[in-house]
Amino acid sequence: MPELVEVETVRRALEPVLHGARITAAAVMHPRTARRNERPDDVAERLVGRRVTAVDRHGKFLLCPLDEDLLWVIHLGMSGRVTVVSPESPVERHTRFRSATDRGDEIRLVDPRTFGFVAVFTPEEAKRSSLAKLGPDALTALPPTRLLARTLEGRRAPIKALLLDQRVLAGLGNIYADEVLHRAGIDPLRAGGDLDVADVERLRRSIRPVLEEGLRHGGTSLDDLAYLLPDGRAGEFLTRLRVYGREDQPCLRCGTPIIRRVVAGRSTYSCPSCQR
DNA sequence: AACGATCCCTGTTGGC
DNA sequence: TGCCAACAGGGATCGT
Repeated sequence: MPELVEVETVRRALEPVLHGARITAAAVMHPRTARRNERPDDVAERLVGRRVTAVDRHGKFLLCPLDEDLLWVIHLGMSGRVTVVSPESPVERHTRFRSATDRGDEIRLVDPRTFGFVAVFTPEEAKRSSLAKLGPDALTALPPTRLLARTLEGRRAPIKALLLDQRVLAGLGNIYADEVLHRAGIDPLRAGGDLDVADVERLRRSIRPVLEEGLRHGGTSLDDLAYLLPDGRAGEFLTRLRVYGREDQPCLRCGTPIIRRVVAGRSTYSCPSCQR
């Protein structure tokens, strides 16, 4: 599934393709994909003729600043995939968006479940959008322990739910939240406000290594339907997961069977012995 | 304000 | 074998 690691992998692949390129054509192929723009027609109209000045990321959002002070936003949702192909390349099933550059590349969003979207915002629109509510990026702007502890203070929601809340920290999704909590030795169901400073410190120190290990392996491809690298390869992190999807299998640290529970409406995997 | 539940989507899976 | 309900989940929205 596309979480921070997968989006960052896509960003790194897109940067040399898009940075400095001019968009020569754009088309939204499915109305739902443009739903985040107040005027859906703006997406294609605003893109054509613009130059991409940077390829950035905040949490799970891919952010491409354009000239004319516009911001091109791509979110992969849960089944979105960005492909870089030649314009003659056959259009894959579930292609929701296409754009061409003056360098002869075509950038497409293939997204069967249409949870992803493409938007082009003015600065004012960006400020009104959910982008403005995102917390600090979990990889590039991880807050110091005391600040993170302050954020969690008094919160009664399970720490797993808080890690999934993009306003608390931007980028973690269901897979990496479970992996981080296992590495930190924290029970996903504990209330955020119950964590003491030592817990928060372990939590904070677990985030970067888990994300960086994911990045080294090209992210997590659960199956060939969902996330793939832009060149079509599958990410290899699936085989390195310690808890996610491993119900009843032995904990790789202590051998206790991994359990599955539902937290915040999401499958949550943990070791009942290592995580307290 | 915080929190849990529900909904949006469609390909895949598992039970009968 | 075939059918269909259940499941997966990021984020918006709604009710409490």
